[in-house]
Amino acid sequence: MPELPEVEIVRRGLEPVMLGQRLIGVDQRRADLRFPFPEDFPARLMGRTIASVSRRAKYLVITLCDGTVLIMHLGMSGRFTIEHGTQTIAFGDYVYNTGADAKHDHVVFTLANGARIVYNDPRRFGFMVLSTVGEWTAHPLFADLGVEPLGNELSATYLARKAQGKRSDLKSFLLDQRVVAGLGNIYVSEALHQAALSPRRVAGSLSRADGAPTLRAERLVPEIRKVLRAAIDAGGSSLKDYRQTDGSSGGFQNEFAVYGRDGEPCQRPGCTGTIHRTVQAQRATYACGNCQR
DNA sequence: ACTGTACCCTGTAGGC
DNA sequence: TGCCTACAGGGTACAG
Repeated sequence: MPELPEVEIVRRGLEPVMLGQRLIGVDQRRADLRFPFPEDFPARLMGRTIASVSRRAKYLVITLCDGTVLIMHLGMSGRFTIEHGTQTIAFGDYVYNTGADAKHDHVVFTLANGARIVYNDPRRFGFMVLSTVGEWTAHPLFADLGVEPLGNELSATYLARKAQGKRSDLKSFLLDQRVVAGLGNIYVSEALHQAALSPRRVAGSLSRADGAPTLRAERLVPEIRKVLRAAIDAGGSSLKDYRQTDGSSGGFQNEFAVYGRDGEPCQRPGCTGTIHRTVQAQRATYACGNCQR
């Protein structure tokens, strides 16, 4: 599920509950997810107080007051559920069971305020890693990451420089986390449609021979930002049998212009084309063959 | 160095 | 009802 907007929504859900709280319980229920858990994972977290809950790309980055950094990735199907008193709020993936699903509850964090934060992940493509305040940005997971798409570093000039000489297609280029960190399969399709660029266009066409950005690159950057901001404002996207639990999250899927709309007419004003689903690099791509060039 | 493919895992939807 | 296949928002490991 989670691309940058969804992870950001999860972060915003966890932060007010976790910030300043001491971890009084870490229940790790299996040896591995996508990767093995770190050695002595619970013991290295227990008793510490949470100093910050932040995000980098699709990673949640939780800093503890002793300098430990807990890095979490939700993979395809990870979600967090906060159980606090009688209230239960879920953040993240709702593709699968929306009810009790203890079978895939892999980690339970208990806070001093009594809240229980349950990590559930049926496909187990998520993972958790430990690092330190001084070292985590140099961790192999982060060392080669590209720029944050909502930060100042993303520019047409940056994209053009990264794209120069690249012969792969534009969609694969944008999915590459070393280029723009946090984009995923949905929002790449959406941004390319908004920018009227074909996902099959060669990535190098964002760059002129001298490495300067083309007009396509100039057009693409603001559309990437816009679609991500709009998704965050809408509380992220949720597919399939999503049900709202806190009344405020997860409606952007209703605003997709192309994703999941195979066979539907293009919504671009004046365009008479049809959205088609194709496959690139084993992933579904949705685009209008008429207005995206 | 690049580019493309196979693969990790479970659950769900749809065809028969 | 069951069986089978294809597909799902993630990233990595390898082969060429």
